[in-house]
Amino acid sequence: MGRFYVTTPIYYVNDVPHLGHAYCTVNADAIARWHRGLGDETLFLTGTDEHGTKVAESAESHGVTPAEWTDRTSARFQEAWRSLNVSNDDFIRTTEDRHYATVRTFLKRIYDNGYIVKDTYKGLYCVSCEDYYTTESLEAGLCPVHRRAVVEMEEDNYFFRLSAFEDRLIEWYESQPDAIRPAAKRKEALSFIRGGLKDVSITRTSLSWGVPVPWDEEHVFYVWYDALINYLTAIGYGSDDERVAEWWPHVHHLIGKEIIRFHCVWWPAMCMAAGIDPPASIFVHGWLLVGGHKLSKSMAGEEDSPVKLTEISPASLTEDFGVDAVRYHLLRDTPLGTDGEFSIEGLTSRYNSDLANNLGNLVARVATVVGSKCGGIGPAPAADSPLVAASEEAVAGALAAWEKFAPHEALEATWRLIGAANAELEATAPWKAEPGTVDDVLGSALEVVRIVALLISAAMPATADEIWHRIGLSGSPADELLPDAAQWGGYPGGLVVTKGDPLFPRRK
RNA sequence: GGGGUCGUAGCUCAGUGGUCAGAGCAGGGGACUCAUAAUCCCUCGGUCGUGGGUUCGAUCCCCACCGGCCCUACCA
Repeated sequence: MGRFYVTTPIYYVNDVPHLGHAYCTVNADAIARWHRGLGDETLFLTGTDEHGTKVAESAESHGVTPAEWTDRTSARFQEAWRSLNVSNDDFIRTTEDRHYATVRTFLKRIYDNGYIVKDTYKGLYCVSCEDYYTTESLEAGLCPVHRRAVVEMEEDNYFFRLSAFEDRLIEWYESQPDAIRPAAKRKEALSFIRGGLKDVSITRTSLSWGVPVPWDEEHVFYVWYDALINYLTAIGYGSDDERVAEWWPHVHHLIGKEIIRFHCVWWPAMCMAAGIDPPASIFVHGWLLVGGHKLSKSMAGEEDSPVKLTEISPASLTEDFGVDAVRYHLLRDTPLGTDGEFSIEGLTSRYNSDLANNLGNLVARVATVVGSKCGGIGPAPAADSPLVAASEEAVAGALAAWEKFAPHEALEATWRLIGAANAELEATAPWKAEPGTVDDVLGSALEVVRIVALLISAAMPATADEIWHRIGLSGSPADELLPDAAQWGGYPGGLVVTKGDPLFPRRK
């Protein structure tokens, strides 16, 4: 038992919550729940990123203040996570006072340490965009958005001396080979560092929607520069050193592959510059992709247009399939670290085979036979059941898999146990036997069901609770301590087993 | 242009320098009937992107090429 601090990126409020956000958040949630089950003191953080030009513009175009706008848009994320049964302990918004305080303290320390300097930023500026462009991003020498000429401009900005950390970052990468996973992503970030680092401008004078620079109130920090610091805000950096000392060594950032540079290069350097350790662990996940015309028409909008992942709302899926089915699919289908293909057909197929046919049907058939052969009272398991080995393998497999951020493997291991239980029922056919001769096999089947409930609780909390109650247990599998509770023999017997409606009715 | 990554059975994906390259789903056959027409057993199915090279031997190592995707510094 220890501590476990897991974070998602804070999502930019100008997006609507989509399936890509849900993928990351549900994975973080399941991992957090698993660690709570292990007895770890767990802190699970998510939130919204609310500064920057785009937010200020959106607010203006809707005729509201940025504060009103972000209140509205941030709420959509909080609702989305509630509806997916996400158990975050905290929800941080970068517009909160606590975040302003931490950002100013943290960056002031970097400034005092000499790693933030004032310099002139020169670049090609589009007056309409109020933004700079690199030569490469221009189209025919014109601003790609407004198709107008850009002008040479210069602005006094504060720069973070990222270049000063090249060697220290490489040293850190070499001394902490597991800090960034998977290895391929670590390699990518390391190559970037080895390619040479330039200083980065971290302040703006062209807008006011940001955190004011404490030593020069004319400037606000560039949005990424305040966003990353949220991970420290949430544990009280600047106001509660003891809390930071407790949690920071146990942080695990779960991020998407498109923001590697900020998290794996800038962020560790910022930490070093402020005099704290870089984050202990960063896990980079891939993307969910949608390959063309695979989604059902009702979701596609236009009849023949390809659907983007960002157009799929988690709410539409949970209404259709149920919360736990969507959670299961997100966790089971695409391993963290690689890209995966998402489709309604895939979700439906997995729902039917894994949830309806295997898990749901197992629970149903066991309950029925206990009803007919044991008067509805579940017997205790046999100590020498052939299912003991399968059960131990599943528990060991799940433990190892969650530990390495591989929810899909944990669920695979669990489903092998479900398969073994179904096969054992075929082999012993207790429905044909005389009452009184089948207590061992049915008790063992119930024990498998109990252990499965424990193992899926992090992924499908509501389903796990329901199964738990159907086999007569009280409380919740989430309150049991793993892995001890999943040891063979925990089902006491003598409990009322109820059948109930199908957990996952088959779909067409 | 540079960096990274992926390209393996119909589909989604594992995998290893060396016996016949694996899983789940889908397909085919059989068994069973407790169960959500579920389950269980058996089975069909692959020139491991293309072309070279290293090696006694490569799907796995190296090079080139083709195709997909991410990043390329101030964009969330």
